[in-house]
Amino acid sequence: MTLQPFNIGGLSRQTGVNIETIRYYEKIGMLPPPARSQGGFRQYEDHHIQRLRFIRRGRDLGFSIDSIRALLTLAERPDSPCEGADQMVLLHLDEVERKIADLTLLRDELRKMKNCCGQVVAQCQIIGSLTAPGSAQQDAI
Amino acid sequence: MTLQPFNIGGLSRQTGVNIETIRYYEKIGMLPPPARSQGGFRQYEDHHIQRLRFIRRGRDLGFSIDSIRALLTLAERPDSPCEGADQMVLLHLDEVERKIADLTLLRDELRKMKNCCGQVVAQCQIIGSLTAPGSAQQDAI
DNA sequence: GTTGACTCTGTAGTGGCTCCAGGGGCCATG
DNA sequence: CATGGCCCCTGGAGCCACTACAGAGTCAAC
Repeated sequence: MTLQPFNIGGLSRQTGVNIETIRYYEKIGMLPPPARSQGGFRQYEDHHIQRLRFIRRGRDLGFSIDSIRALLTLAERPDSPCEGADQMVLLHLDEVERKIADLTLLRDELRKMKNCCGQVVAQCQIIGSLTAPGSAQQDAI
Repeated sequence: MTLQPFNIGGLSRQTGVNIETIRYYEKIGMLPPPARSQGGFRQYEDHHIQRLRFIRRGRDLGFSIDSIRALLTLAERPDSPCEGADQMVLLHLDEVERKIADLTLLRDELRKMKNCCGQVVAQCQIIGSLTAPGSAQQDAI
């Protein structure tokens, strides 16, 4: 527990979030504007750490800023039902699973492409498969 | 084989690439500027289709514009060795594999998060795990 | 009072498009 | 010849989630 308010650098160190990013989050309304020192420095308190960690964790999990905004709104009302959160996780999970499937197909194609002929471009499987998908060895562009 | 030159709309239909995207590719030097009609319309020929399909296929495989630029340069010199292309595919494959690994971890975390308590936010596992990673059921923000 | 680390604001850049406004070209029909 | 409808033109702004600057001010230690 920190008792004294701290500057943006301190918040950055405590959360691992870039200083510029913290200011950006404030600008887009994700972080409430903190009090200021006489000289105009931002003075954060513990609840800012909590909130920023929440945001950070959401980002790490791949949620969009808007989704996190919604989750934060939910989190602020402990008595509201959490179907909304459940929905968002399911939707996001779907998306991630789709992305994995896409990338897996991609990976397989790339694996087929590698082990190039080891010769010149004219016979190159890589260039060939970019020129005409599905078949190797085609004319170059 | 098309014998007559065609407008940008025709190129778009033949390649599935958005008209705006085609103009964008021209602007950034990925597509050579075509001839123009008297009225100023772009007049494309078959080699434009080939090149655009190459670009499109590269993008579908997840290559960056810059990588595709390099691959195009390679493809234009059929006698050059294709190590460069091989290298690029291997690098990209690495990246894709890393991305899959990351997303798989993510997926597992999201799977743990779902099947929410079905109650209110205060007891919600989702909100809890965003608040304090690793453990469920924490105070909200 | 001077140093040096920290912070401030505002703006621009990243990638790879996508969209829009406001205008002009082209062709078929009346 | 005029009209309508579709296509195309340019230039610029907007998207996401930051990140990187420039140029100035603040603060604490020595």
